[in-house]
Amino acid sequence: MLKYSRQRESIKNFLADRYDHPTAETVYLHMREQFPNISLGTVYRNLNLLAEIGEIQKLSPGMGPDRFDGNPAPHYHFVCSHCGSVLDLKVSGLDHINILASQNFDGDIEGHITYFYGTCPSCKAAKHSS
Amino acid sequence: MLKYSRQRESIKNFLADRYDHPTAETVYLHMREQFPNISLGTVYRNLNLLAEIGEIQKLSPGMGPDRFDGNPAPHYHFVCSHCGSVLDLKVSGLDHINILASQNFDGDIEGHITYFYGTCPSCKAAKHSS
DNA sequence: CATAAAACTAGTAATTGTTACTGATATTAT
DNA sequence: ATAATATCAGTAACAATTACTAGTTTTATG
Repeated sequence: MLKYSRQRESIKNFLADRYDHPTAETVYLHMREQFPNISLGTVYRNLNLLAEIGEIQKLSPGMGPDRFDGNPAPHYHFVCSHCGSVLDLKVSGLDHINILASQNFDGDIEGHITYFYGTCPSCKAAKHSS
Repeated sequence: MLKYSRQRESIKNFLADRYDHPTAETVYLHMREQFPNISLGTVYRNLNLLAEIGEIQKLSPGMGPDRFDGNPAPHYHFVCSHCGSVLDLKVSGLDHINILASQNFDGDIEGHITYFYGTCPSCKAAKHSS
């Protein structure tokens, strides 16, 4: 059974206010302002738990550590190859690709995860001015 | 400058014959049959090097360790949520999603990585017979 | 309200996956 | 041949994450 905990509540609220998809370490550092004695293990445990029950999302962009998204609704992510930042992307009309992938495949496809890569707006600007 | 090495050659050949996207650990274990003294570090170094020069592909499916694909040509992958196995997928007509994602985005999108998730044929069969 | 069961915590140790360092060996240009 | 250097095996270090333990909160129930 799932019991209430301030730490978990606070982690969830923290993520709900952020749109930069912080790492567990970043969450930990910020949680310590409110809970000076909070443990990194507690942060990891609750992040994974919240992800399992679908209240947040866990991202594995392939480069660097996992990141967490306070928005549980399905959407896409962009990963900057230069600075590593992760941004939300509004892409619609991609649901059909599951069906597309199901052709010629004998198993069941239940979903997909897509990361887009490239240069983020900020790195693009920095590039031009150099 | 890139010099020849039997170890690297052998790792590349090993991957070319496999279609199960083995982990570095698996590659290491098999390499030891041919090179009993090969080091895990050597395996990692060459896998990363081969991936950098585009002769193999490195996969980060999000669950478990990284995997490696001897086929450098772009294609898609399926990850079984039950057994964790990674399979090649033949999906065509997905190039346009980069353009789709570029709408409403100020940066440059240069590519994407998509992993499809679900139940693999083997797990699907096992499920029905239980 | 009291209390007991169970989920939760902080703190720490252990594990896993990967990379870096070392001195020795293999490969290649001359 | 030989000199330069990429690679090697072996091992240590590292980063990210998970597991363990004893004690603390939370909540269901009397």
